[in-house]
Amino acid sequence: MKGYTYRQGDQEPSGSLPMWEALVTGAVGDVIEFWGFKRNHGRVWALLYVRNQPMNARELREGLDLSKGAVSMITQDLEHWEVIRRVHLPGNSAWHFVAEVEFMRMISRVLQRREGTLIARVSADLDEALRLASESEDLEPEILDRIQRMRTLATTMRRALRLFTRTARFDFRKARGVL
Amino acid sequence: MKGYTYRQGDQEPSGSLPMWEALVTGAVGDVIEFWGFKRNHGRVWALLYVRNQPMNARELREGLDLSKGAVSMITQDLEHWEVIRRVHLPGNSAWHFVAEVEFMRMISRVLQRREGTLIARVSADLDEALRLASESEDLEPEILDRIQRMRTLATTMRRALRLFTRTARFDFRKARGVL
DNA sequence: TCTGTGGTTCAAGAGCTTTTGAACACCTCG
DNA sequence: CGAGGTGTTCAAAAGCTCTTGAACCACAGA
Repeated sequence: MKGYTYRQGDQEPSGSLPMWEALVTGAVGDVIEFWGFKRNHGRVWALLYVRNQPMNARELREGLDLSKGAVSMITQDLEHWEVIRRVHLPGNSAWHFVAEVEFMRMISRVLQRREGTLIARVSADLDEALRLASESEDLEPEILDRIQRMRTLATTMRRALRLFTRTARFDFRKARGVL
Repeated sequence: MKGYTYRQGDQEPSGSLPMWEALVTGAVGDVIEFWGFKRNHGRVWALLYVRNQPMNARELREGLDLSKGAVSMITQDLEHWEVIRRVHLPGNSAWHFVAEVEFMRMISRVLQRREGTLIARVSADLDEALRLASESEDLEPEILDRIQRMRTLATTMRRALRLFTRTARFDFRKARGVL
């Protein structure tokens, strides 16, 4: 009935995908996992992106060897991050998903939120430490310097991380234009 | 995906440290955990750094509430990454540790090694996928484009990440000079 | 030599995160 | 209405990473 029901004999790719799709989804899964997301977030997005046509939950489940529940939760996450969209195909009651092309949005968006709350807390703690330490007696001034040095490290991180996400997004957009 | 647990205001200091040292070590632990290291790597380095004097394994263990084995393994890691040094105090048989001030070295060094092997593998997989896909028939050219686009994403990541570590290191050095 | 201290290793266990799958809630069509 | 298909939820299971602590080695001092 549907395409892609075949299997390459000896190689055992994930689910029922042809080898090259398995390689693509696996590669993107590895990258996205490196950035602190779930591997399957990357795999689902990558399959939708490389297929370049709407897929429903069953197709995702069979292609990537996921459970019903996993597909539901992962697509919800991706939709929430706005890297996939849910569409309705005419004459078909099931939801279908399509990939947004702005992939770096997912990384930079979530990275910046995480980074924001982390740095706020770290800065507050270090300020408090500085306050408490300066009240205690017999303290080398060098030690206060060191706490302050770590304090600036936090803001440096924020700045550098922002630079990184901006650069990455810019480069991805540029790549799209070139290809 | 990693969870970033919000600490309650409670702030029970770890081990036997004064509050301000507990705050400092905890803060650095959080930052370092964000970067994919163990929280205790950051805590141990931070305590050595903020004390600004050699400490032996027992002091680290008591201060940070760690086991004998944990201190041994963590100090080995930190030594290997060259962010702490092992010294011998005269008239004392036990090893003592001191913190190197080049903290960003730890982050950038390990980050670059991890990133390097990851990107090499991802690039190879995507190249292979491209090769296999171009052999199959009835394939939209758009799909080959998309694989190539992901391929450039990998090299973009490498470049951006390198930029990030360089910037962060530079800024930390600058901060040291200022303070 | 024996004893105590310091340090390392690693199997077992603890603690977290992710995945599973059964139960349930909607639909739509006959 | 009931049957069949789709989608969601969440407690339980699986899977991973980190930590523990007992066993072990090495060495110094008595």
